[in-house]
Amino acid sequence: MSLISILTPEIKKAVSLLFEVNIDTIEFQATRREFDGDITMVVFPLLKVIKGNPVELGNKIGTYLVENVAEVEAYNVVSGFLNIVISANYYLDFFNAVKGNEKFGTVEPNPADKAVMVEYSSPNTNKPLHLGHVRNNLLGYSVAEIIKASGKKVYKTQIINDRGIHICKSMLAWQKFGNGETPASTGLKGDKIVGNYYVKFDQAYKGQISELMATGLSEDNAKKQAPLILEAQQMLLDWEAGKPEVIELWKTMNQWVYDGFAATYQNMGVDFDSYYYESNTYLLGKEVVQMGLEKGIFEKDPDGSVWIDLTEDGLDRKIVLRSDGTAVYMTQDIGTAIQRVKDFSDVGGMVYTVGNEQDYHFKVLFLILKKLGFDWSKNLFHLSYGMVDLPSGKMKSREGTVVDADDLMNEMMQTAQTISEDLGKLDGYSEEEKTELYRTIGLGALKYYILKVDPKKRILFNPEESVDFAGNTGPFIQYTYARIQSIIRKADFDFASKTFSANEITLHEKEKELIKVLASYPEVIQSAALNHSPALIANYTYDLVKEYNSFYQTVPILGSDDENAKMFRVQLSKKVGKTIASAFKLLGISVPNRM
RNA sequence: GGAGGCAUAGCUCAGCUGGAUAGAGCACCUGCCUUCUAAGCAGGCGGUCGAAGGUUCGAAUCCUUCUGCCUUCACCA
Repeated sequence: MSLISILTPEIKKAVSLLFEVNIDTIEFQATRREFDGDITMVVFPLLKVIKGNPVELGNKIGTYLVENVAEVEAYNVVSGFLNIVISANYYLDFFNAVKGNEKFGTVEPNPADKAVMVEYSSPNTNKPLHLGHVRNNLLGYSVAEIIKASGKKVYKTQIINDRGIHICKSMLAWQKFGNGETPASTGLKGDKIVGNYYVKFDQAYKGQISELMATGLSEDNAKKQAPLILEAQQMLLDWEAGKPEVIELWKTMNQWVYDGFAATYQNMGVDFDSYYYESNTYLLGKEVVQMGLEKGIFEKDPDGSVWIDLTEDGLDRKIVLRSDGTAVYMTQDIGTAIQRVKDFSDVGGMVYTVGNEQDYHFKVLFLILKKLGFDWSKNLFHLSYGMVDLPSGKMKSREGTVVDADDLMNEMMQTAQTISEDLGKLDGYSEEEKTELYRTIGLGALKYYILKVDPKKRILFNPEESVDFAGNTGPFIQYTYARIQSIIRKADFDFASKTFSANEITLHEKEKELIKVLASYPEVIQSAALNHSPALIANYTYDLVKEYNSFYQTVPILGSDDENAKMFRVQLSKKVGKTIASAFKLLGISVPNRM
């Protein structure tokens, strides 16, 4: 039982007894450090219904609470704030109740409830994953884990944009300049090879444009008439017509990309329950548009293109099918959403992890699905996140400022190795253990750096700062976890079995503060799920760890003279460690036993 | 031009139902390793919360206007 749920009915009762009025809500906040107390009731709002001065009101309520509520030990009133002191027994009871609960903070899903599908990553198949995808993947994965922990069944999925002119460009360039190169022959990851040919296409295409312009053609015309682009367009037509050698090449090169992505995902530690491919879902989208046309939701223009008029909803007129009958982005997304609910009948809502430049697209998509009459359309959420910028500005492939996901992760691990070797605390670790540790720390730094920021805010990715391992960073938190494990290893006595009450130990101020932070973990998970924000989990973990380090540095644990205090402090340390591990798991970050 | 987002310390960020003197980290300065891991702890310096009005007992938080930056308004995805 949380403090608020204990105090609320008691205070209501006090107010009704003392002042003969009933109040609906009571406002609480944490007591500021400089005052005595654990929780504070704000008295001001009562003045609206009760005449009198806030200090007197506070005193009366405080007196009542001390006399009638076991958990309340004392109180003081400062201007309009009633600071309530909670008894040590309350904290010890709470700690005893949760200390052995391995799933503390999380809620088991109710099988009767609908599941949530979380879409993230969703890359194009013509380029390797970069820093922007890293934020997307980490966010999507973490939000999925958080929603799961908050008590809902979750499916992780993605939509792979595997058709279109962009992939044809890579295919064409490979045909022309590739000399039969494969991942096996070069040792390169498949996504890198395909990405290289996409760049080669672009270079050759630019060359042709310049040549044509030198003959006096305008830039626009040169772009349209360059032989390479014409060939690429022909290839797309051949693909849609199902020409065997084009389909064959498409399958081969896409597979290279998938293999490359799979390696990156594995390294990053993210996974998916299902995959959707645009090449499969756009047809269903077209069918649905046909249905909507019959129902009068969409309208057909004289040239054959199909539109939806959303001007009455404050949006624009939006195309859902081209005049030649081919699908657009929106068509495919309509099809994909419906396909997913067909495939997973227990899905009652979806979260789309997609950058904020597509806010408008999703507004329109959700509205269309609503107008089509799908009841789950009210449970669609666009997890819209800000761009990742570099200190030099936006990432631009032309200027070579794109930060590759694989390179970035490797650099982080390298930095972790350098710092670890400098500190030299790893005697007795095998090479495998060390490598695994560098991975844990390097990725921990990267993931925490990105996830601690509110998703909707733009991130400035400063490479120097991201490899910082001191202060509010992933490694700092991992370090605290490792410290705790060191204590547990040294506690060669049975500290787990005993349960302490207030007559056996005196709670130190730091211990009480720690238990308070622990107690708020369950509501932090709920709040993070509700707000789709891993940043709340990250900030919570940081607060917990700061509090623990302060405790660690102030209070002797294994060095304590009092046996009871020693055991209790080890128990408390262990619980903090478990909670760090649990919270970090929600962020997709692992924790080391030593570092 | 229409729509949406963001603006808090030199830098990076918390501050989510309006509450006490706006909090961290980095950087800079002081202390603390013969005692449980110094990737740590304790402290100092640093803010007219973009600007101006308004609502309120009380505003970084809500409303209005303005300024600046970003995104979007394609028969691209």
